[in-house]
Amino acid sequence: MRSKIEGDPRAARREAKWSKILEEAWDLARRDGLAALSLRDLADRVDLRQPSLYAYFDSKLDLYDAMFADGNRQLLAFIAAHGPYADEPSEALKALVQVVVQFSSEDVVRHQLLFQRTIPGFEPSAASYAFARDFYELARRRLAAVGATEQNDIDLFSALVTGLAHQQVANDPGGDRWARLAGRAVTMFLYEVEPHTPTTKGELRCTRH
Amino acid sequence: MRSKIEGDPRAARREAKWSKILEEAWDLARRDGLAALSLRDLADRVDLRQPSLYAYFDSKLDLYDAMFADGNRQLLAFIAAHGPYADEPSEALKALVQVVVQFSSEDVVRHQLLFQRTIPGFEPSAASYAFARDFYELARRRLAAVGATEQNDIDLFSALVTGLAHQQVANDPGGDRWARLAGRAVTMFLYEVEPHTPTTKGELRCTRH
DNA sequence: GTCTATACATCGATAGAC
DNA sequence: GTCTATCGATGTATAGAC
Repeated sequence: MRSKIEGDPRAARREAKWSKILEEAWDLARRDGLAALSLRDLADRVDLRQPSLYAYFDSKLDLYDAMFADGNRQLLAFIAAHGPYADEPSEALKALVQVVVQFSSEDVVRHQLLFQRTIPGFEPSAASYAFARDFYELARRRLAAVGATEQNDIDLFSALVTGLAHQQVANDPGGDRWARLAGRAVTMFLYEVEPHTPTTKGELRCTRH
Repeated sequence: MRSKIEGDPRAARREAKWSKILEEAWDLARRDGLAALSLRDLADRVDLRQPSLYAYFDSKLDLYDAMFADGNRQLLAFIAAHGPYADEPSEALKALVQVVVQFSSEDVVRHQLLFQRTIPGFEPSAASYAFARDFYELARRRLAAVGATEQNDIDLFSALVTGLAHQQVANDPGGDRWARLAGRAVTMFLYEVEPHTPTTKGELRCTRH
C-alpha cells in the first residue's frame, strides 16, 4: 500500500490533499459544531471549489465516515503513545481509563462522532467500524487480565468509562473533574468484579489503609 | 395559571395547539433525527403553514428549548409515576437509577436533547434549565440519604448513571442490557462510598498471592 | 392568529466542459 | 481532478390581507 503512494507522486499528492481535507474538517467541526459542518467552508480551507470535494468523497456522510475512522485511528495512536504501562493488570486498566477519558475531553466533537451517534443518517461503514473494533478488543484484553470476562462485567465497565468521558466532555470540557476519578472508578469496579472474599477467583486480598 | 386557560377558550385552544406542535416535533425528530427536524414538515403535521409556526416560537432554537423543557418535565413525571419507592435509601437510589436508564432508553432523541449537547448553537434558557435543576436536586437528595454528599461522590455517581443510560441508548435501544445492571451498579457505588470498614476513605489495596 | 406571497442566504448534490 | 453553472430543499424573515 505504501509503495503505491511513494512510487506515484500523483497518488502522494492526492493523499496529502486528502489529509489536509480531514484536518480542516475537524477544525471546522470544532468551530461550528459537527452537524453544522459546511462543505463550502471546508472547500475554502483547502483551496478548492465546493463541488471539487466530491472527488475525495461521495457524500457528506462519507466524509463523516472518514472522520470516524480517522478519530478511531487517533484513539489507538493516543493509547499507544501513552504506554507502555506497568505490567500489573489493574494498573494497566486504570491507565487505559485515564487515557480514554483524557482523549475524549481533549476534543468534544471527536468524542461526539466516535461515541455518540447524533448525526442523522450516519452509520459507520464496516471498514471504518473495524478501527472501533480494534479499540474494543484492546479494552477486552485488558479487562480479561483482571479477570473480567463475563459480558455483564464488560458492559458495566463500558458504562463506567463512557460515563466518565461523557460527563467530562459535557460538563467540564478541557478540565479533569471526572478524568481524575478514573482510578477510583476502576478500583470500585475491580472490587465489585473480584470480591475480596478469596474463594474461587484466586487469592485476592484487599484492605483499606 | 390554570384559571387563565380554563377561563379563556382562546388561550386553551392555543395551549392545545402548542401541545400538538410539541408532540409532532418529537415524532419528527424520532423519524428524521433531532438535527434534521424540518419546520416545513412540522407545519404540515399540525395543519399550519410554515410562517404560522412563528406565532408559537421565535426561532428553531426556541423550539428546541421548549422541547428541552418538555423532555425534562416528562422525566420528572416519569419518576413520579414510577414511585413511591421503599423508604430504604439505597433501594430508593437503585430505583431512581433504574427508572432514569429506562426513561432514556425509551426515546433516543429525547435522551440526546436532554443529556447530550449536539445541536450546534443550542443552549437551554434559564427557564428551561430550571426543570433540569429540579431533577438534579431530586437525585442529590436521594444521594444524600445514603451518605453521599461530597462532590466527588456525586460526580462518580452521575458518571455511572449517564454511562448506563448512554450505553443502553446507543447499543441496545429499547432493550435492557444496561438497564438491568442498574441495581448492581448502585451496589458497587454504595460499597465504594460507604466502605464497610468504617475507618477512613483510603485507597483500596489489592494484592494477589 | 393565520394566511399568501415573497425575499434571501445557505446547504448538499449533480451535469457537463476542460 | 478541477472548474462553472445550476438545481432543489432548507431555515429565516418580512409584508400585508383577512
